[in-house]
Amino acid sequence: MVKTGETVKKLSRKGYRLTPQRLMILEAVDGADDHISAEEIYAQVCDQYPNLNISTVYRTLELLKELELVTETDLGDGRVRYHNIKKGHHHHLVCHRCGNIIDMDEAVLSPLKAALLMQYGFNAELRHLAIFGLCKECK
Amino acid sequence: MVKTGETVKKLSRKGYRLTPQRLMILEAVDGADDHISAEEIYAQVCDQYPNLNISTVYRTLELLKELELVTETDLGDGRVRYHNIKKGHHHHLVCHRCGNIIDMDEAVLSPLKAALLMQYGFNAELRHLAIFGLCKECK
DNA sequence: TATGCAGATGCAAGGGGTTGCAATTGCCAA
DNA sequence: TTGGCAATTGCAACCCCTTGCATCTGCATA
Ligand SMILES: [Zn+2]
Ligand SMILES: [Zn+2]
Ligand SMILES: [Zn+2]
Ligand SMILES: [Zn+2]
Repeated sequence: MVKTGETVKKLSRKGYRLTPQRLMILEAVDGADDHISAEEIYAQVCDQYPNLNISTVYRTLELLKELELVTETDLGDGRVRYHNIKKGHHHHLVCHRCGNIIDMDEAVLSPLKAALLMQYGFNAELRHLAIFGLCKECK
Repeated sequence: MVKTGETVKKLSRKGYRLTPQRLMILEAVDGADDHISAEEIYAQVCDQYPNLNISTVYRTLELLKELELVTETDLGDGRVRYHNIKKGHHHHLVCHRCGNIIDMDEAVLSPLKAALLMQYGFNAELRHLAIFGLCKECK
């Protein structure tokens, strides 16, 4: 799914380079079936390039967020998770009793976004959110 | 604002004690004008009781949350902040360009809460939230 | 009052993530 | 080709917070 040409363009437009490390990290995010953590990316890339440092992973993820190539979310388990932005915008409802995670369409938050803009002139970034509470079974 | 008698009752109902450390920590949260961080609580209480350990502060804050005596929120500056739950339910809109923080009434999120309950049977805990984005000036 | 026992604390180590710095890399212009 | 220079990296130290463990505290019961 990584289109190297486009990625290079997006990076170089801001004076950044597509280094081997960055490419491998992006591929790891891309190849993951689910949300992947920095530590998991690190372990995976280390298999082919053991020199990689974990701080490079974090810095790269920061960069990829900035370029809107990946999104992050914190599902409440003490680490942030990432996925390619092309996997579609969505949010999660996290039950903190049973741990169940319900996927939720982006549209559910549209009225809130509109209300915040209307009432406060605030342009909320409601991207890949996790909302905590109790699910149907645990209520 | 700390009512020792009531607090003791709330604690002992679950088999917990109101230790001097816990009382001092609660008083620090209570006496703060604004949202206060664990480190600030620690520094403040240490003035009168230098033996206090930072992990006791964190454990106590966890307990006070559980008993619904304090709420926490993460305003995006890399540390969690707390205040007494009696200061009223509210949320914050945080501009991540200029850093401006707009206070927001609880009611703004009521429609969302209702929608989540209706559509997903999910009972969301939307308590003392921070929503990030761009304020009117920075848009 | 003496004994038992769960709750609470201090301490040190650990986990996830960030940052300052010096060394390295790779583009670009001469 | 060769410097020059900014971007990038690895490394180590640090920050915020959590956790395992041994010690200590204080209520309850006999
Ligand atoms: Zn997701
Ligand atoms: Zn549940
Ligand atoms: Zn607040
Ligand atoms: Zn702003």
